[in-house]
Amino acid sequence: MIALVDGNNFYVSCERVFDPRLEGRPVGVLSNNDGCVVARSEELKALGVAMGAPLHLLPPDIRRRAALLSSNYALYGDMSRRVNQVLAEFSPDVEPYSIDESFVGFDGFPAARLEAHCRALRDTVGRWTGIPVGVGVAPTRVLAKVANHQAKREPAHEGVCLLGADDAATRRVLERLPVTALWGVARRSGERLALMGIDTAWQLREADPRWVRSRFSVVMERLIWELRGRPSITLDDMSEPRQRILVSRSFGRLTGDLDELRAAVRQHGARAAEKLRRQGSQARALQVFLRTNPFLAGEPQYRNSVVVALPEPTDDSRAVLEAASRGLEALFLEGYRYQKCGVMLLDLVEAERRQLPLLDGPAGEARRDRSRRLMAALDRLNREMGRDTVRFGLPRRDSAWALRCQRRTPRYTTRWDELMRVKTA
DNA sequence: TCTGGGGTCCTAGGACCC
DNA sequence: TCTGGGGTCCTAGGACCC
Repeated sequence: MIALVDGNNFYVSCERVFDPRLEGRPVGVLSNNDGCVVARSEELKALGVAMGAPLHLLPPDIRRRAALLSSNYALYGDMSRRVNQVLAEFSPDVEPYSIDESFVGFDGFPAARLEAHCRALRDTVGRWTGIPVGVGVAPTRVLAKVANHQAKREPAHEGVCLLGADDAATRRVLERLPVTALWGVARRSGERLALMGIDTAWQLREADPRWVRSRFSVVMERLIWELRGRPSITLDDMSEPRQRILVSRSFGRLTGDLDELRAAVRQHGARAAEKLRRQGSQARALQVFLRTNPFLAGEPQYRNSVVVALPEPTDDSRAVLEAASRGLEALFLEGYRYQKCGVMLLDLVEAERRQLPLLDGPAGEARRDRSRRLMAALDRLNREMGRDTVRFGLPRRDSAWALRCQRRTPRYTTRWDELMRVKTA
């Protein structure tokens, strides 16, 4: 059996741990740039605020009544680690899946004691971290997701729900579950399934796997096996290095200025290179993209991207920045007001295993050695002295790409200075 | 004035090879 | 006179997730 444990309204719950005045109030956490609502307390959901609702379209009375906070990822990441530490006390097999959910394996655990064990897990997470969680347990990941959904929806479960593959209870749940509520079925597939008369999770479970595969893909076929209780989805190992690294941001205000765009692209490239070195990889290519704001119907629209090959696999910020700048020059067109740009590192290889250029003698090796030492020193300074202690080129104040986040709470768990400020305020 | 950011997997189709 | 078939690799784009 496998459990899915996830935090209820996770970001909101994290904020509430450190500011109990938020209890019982409608609370929302906003995306970057204070753009959209990405987490909602139950009270905010009750007011009809949808997931992803743009802040500027919320009715004024809701904006007045609700606490709407900028996201504080340093805090949420730290709380996520704490939750996983508690989970590890209950099973050696914990797979973090996202910042707010983890799969916990209970293979070989006595079935009779599983429910009590999961209730103890839930209580302990609540007591030790302050985060309320829901626990869904089933033979497969897809069913565990369904069980988790039930655990939260039906108060009678008190946060823990077990589903067997062939229980009558499981059938009743699946018959009432819209197929688009399943993990992996969203609007597009939902529309196509509806045309074939498949509206509920149970109908999908009863469909012919081969037929579904021919109409959709192997992904949908696996879903059927999972619903029937045969594990068919393996998670990508979260400890494996990423295959791509993307850094992108919307601008705080639109800009058509190439210098500003260059500054943003260089900032993103530098951040991406840091991530690259942290996971011990090197990139062989990168992609730069640029776009206007698609929501502004009256504005001329432009979006484009370009892939730039790197001369040799590298994790050197200077090489990444140089290539990213060239990519931007190739993309940039005058006369548009741009809203977002980004840099994606592609074709990643492990630093130790990378293939060196042919005909590259001792000079090349010496150059790479200097690069390694320089980057290591750079990362160490920024780690120990604070982010952006050392950076490439001059920062510009009030540049277009500076993020808006005017509603951020203190980074309670990772910044002593901000914590002290709260205490003395 | 104001609509996030960072990932994964799969498939189709073209290029290329023998 | 005759114009195949099968394989691999790569890329772009779709769909989905949190």
